[in-house]
Amino acid sequence: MATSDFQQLLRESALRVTRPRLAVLGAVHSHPHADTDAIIRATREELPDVSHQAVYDVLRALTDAGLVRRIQPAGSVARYEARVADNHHHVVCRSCGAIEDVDCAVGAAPCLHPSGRHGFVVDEAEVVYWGLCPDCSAAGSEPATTSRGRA
Amino acid sequence: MATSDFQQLLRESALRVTRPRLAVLGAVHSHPHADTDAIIRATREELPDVSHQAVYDVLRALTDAGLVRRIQPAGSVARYEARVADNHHHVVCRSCGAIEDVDCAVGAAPCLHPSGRHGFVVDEAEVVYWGLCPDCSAAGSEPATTSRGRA
DNA sequence: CCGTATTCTGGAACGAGTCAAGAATACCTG
DNA sequence: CAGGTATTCTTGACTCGTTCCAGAATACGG
Repeated sequence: MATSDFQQLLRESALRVTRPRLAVLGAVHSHPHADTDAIIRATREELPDVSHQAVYDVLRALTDAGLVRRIQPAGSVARYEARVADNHHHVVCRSCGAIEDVDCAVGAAPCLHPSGRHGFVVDEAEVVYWGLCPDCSAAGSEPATTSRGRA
Repeated sequence: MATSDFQQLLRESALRVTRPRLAVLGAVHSHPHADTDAIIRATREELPDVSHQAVYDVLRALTDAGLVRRIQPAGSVARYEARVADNHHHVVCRSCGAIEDVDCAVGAAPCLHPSGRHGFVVDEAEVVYWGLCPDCSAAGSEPATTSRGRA
């Protein structure tokens, strides 16, 4: 995706087009499921002097605008992805924290009938599959080198 | 549930029976979905001098033993509940953070066929429904008094 | 090109949770 | 029932992701 596309995305969401925003948007698009720190580093490859605060602000703005999605499996720091509004879910590795996309198992719309439960007005069903990624699974119960644990 | 029941639960899990553990177990049973701070306070009603560290340690031990379940919706601190091994899920209020139990929508076992995805060995499917609780829903978009937001 | 509202910089602050060392305690054994 | 030992609890410092703040820089409508 080109810079001009990102510019358009921003404008369509009534967001000002700034260099930090373009850089962060690019970073999120090229690093799916990256955590904030990784995004800061990726952003700085393009724009060496962005402050971490700017990245936090931008991620919040982009999330609020729906241009990126924030995901945060239990025990993990915040992560961001660019796939939005297509109702997919995630598998998370208990051992190394790796995340992969999983398309909705049951159908298009929210996978489970989410309405009228206990009087709650439900607008989204989020599914997280927990398990072991191929690497950690192959490594048996040996601690993975990338180990992060779950809690 | 009585103290003697908790004692037995601990012994069955090969955990030593200590006053802090009994107190924390009691607190979790009587305060479903409470966060750590609330559990510390509840525990101190029975055992005024427990350290927060002891509560953290105990909660970890109980979680590892499967006597309590740790839940942590995105943007929330860790919460604990005593209902375990019955495959239920949760509705979370985006406005005030309230959590309610929801029994599995599709059947007994993990709601969605969680196996062989991308080579991951999946052992659990966790579902979180996001929306507004009756109170916040009724209050329209006015900020709830208990407001916690989501991020 | 100017003015103004928004965004970014730099640095301090916050809070949930963890680490570490020593004191207390549960519980196995004889 | 006492002794020994491994586990657990206390105390207090500390980490790390994230947020708050005030002032400087900037985008962009007019």
